[in-house]
Amino acid sequence: MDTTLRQTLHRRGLRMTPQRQLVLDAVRDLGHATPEQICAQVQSAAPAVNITTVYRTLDLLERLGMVRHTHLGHGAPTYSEQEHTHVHLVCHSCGAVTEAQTDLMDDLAARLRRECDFELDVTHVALSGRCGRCIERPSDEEEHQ
Amino acid sequence: MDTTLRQTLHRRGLRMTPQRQLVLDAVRDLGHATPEQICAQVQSAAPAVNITTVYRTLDLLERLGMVRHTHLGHGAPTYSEQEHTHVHLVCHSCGAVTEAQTDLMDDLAARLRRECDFELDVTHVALSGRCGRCIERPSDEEEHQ
DNA sequence: CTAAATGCAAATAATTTGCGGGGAG
DNA sequence: CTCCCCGCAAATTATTTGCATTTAG
Repeated sequence: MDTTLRQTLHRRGLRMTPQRQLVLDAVRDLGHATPEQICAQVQSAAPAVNITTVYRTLDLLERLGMVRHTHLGHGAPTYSEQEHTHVHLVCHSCGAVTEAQTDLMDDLAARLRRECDFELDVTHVALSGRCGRCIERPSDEEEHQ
Repeated sequence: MDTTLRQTLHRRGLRMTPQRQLVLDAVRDLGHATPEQICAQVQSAAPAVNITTVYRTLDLLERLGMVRHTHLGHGAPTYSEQEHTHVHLVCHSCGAVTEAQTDLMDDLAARLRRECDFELDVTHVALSGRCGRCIERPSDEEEHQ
């Protein structure tokens, strides 16, 4: 199935295993998910796979450049395919994750490069705020003054 | 010293304590720091203060709107004064944290509001990338092929 | 006095590490 | 036969919770 994975591994003297394939599949299927969610998905196919292996494999796949993790704000990082390149918008009111085109950030990236001498990596950290639905809703959120 | 804190607490029927003052002072002194760093700072003045209290106090101060936490990327969140309002740029090569004016983000915020119906909160999550120094440096970073 | 705040210890949660066995090449 | 990889259990690290004691107001 995934010739790329097999080859990439082989090129580095590493082995192809069902676990590695399963973890990569799970990352792809789930879009972006935490190690635990990925583990659950993998275990639905192969219950014996240990979460330790999931952590190790995610780490490996990341070093191979096949997946990448993003910090959505709280708790655990989420993993997604490397190709999966867009900006994450996380609503810290309801937790919804939206995705936006990376070119939204082009101007900002250019300014950061020019004015702050900083090469922006658009995909690694999410933008935080409130989504449309939560703005509408009167939502007596945190600050009840 | 900090009349504001005392008053804010009093308005909600909460009490002023030395621990609370110490934690707030530490947050201010340290700029942005993890709960553990804050705890260390507090304990340098009052060794008996427990880290549990630091967590609880940070949580409280945040609900009071006096401090705010930011996810710099990995591990623990960092706390800083509410006023301390700027964008964090984190280099994921060397870990350096730079601060930039929030108005850098104004255009992006406007576009997000218009095009994605998303109200950006500029200060909650950091932008990730590489700082000038690390771009210069040939730096045989992660992928040593 | 009384409710709120603290310290301490124990419970959780998330992630990492050490180790012995099993299997691919 | 050798080294990679896996599962398992235990170690770490970060954070939260329960409870008895203390204390600000």
